[in-house]
Amino acid sequence: MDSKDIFIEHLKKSITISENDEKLIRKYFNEKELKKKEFLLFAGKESCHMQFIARGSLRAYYLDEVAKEHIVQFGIEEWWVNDLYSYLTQTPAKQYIQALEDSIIIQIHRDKLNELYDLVPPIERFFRLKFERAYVAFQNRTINSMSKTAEERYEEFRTKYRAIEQRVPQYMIASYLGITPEFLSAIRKKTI
Amino acid sequence: MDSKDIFIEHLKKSITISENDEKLIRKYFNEKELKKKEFLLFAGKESCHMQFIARGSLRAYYLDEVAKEHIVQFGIEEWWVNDLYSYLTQTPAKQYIQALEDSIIIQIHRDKLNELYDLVPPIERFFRLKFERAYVAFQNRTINSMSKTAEERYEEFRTKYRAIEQRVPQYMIASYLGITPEFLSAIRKKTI
DNA sequence: TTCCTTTCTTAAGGTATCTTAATAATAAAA
DNA sequence: TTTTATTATTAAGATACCTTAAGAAAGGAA
Repeated sequence: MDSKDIFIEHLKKSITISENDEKLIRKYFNEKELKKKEFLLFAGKESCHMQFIARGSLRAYYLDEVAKEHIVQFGIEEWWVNDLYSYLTQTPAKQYIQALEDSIIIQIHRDKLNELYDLVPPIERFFRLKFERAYVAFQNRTINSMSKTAEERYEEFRTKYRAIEQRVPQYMIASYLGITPEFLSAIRKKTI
Repeated sequence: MDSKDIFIEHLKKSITISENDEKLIRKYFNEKELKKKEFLLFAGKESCHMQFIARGSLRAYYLDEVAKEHIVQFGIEEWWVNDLYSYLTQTPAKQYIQALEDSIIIQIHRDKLNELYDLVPPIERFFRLKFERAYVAFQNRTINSMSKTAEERYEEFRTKYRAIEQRVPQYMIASYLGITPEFLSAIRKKTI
């Protein structure tokens, strides 16, 4: 299955698309390849695209005042990654988005997407649903992590994101969990 | 201005609505009054409505394993409040939503809203935009609070939600900030 | 293989925040 | 006003997690 097929299948899990609409959608979205370690977005540049991961994996992170990395999101196949704040407000991004492996992205420019919302209403529905669910998922994750200890969060991460855990170095997982690599190391020693 | 007018004005900040659509919208959304301390939603019951606060203020909270309250969200005029997870997945709510003052809510049942999405596309657009923004705002809040100390978060809360700060007891603010009332008290002693 | 870079671990001392328990202050009810 | 319920403060000891610094292990390059 080629990358755009993967994308269309992904859409069809949430919405119904006519043949004509499908053609339009295929025309409006573009494919982009990334080599491992290559950047999809740099902090300081404006994010102008919505981006879907058809193959591979990426991470989104920002640098704090002392230039330490904080990973905001990992993304694998069928996830969307973006610095949404930058995309929505048309301001410079605060996040870097980088490929962890060779990856293929399906993307669309904001202007094109806005056109498409008018041309193909199911696409607007798709994003309405996507953001509803993303909001809820993120809220659940946050509530969860606030009342849980780092050790519990790590265990949860391991079961929920096994696919990611095995593909990225440990210090990135620590960053994602909001703890230091030293402390994660201590946790692992205790539990394994 | 009556409560539905407030609601329509709120919608018009994000979308354009024809006169006909406005009539339909007014018909589909209902008004509901709440006395102080009255509940809009109970944990255990399914959340079936989208809810907009036209007047007053509310809080959403859940109880943890040891029955301690955790405030997830405060809401004042022109905010939406809900246990979205319950609403979207049609499962029992985990959150209670309670009026902090006498309040007026504009609400719509999920089934009616789904009808309306088809009848009035601008409404679907409104919610697409609303969730985009809510997601980004929530993500910003989370990232922010992860890298900040409780004292900094409290200062931020005070400037950002002055209206709320003056209307709710201090232990609720502590709960919202994810700290104990004792610790908030210590922070206040230091800074005031 | 050897060397260099990246990643992981260990350990000691420090800080933010929590828990518990008691008391004080304020608001609501009688 | 007096009583009761709610909310806020204080203080002591505990815990989760951090910082720093050094060394060990693993992976890639030469």
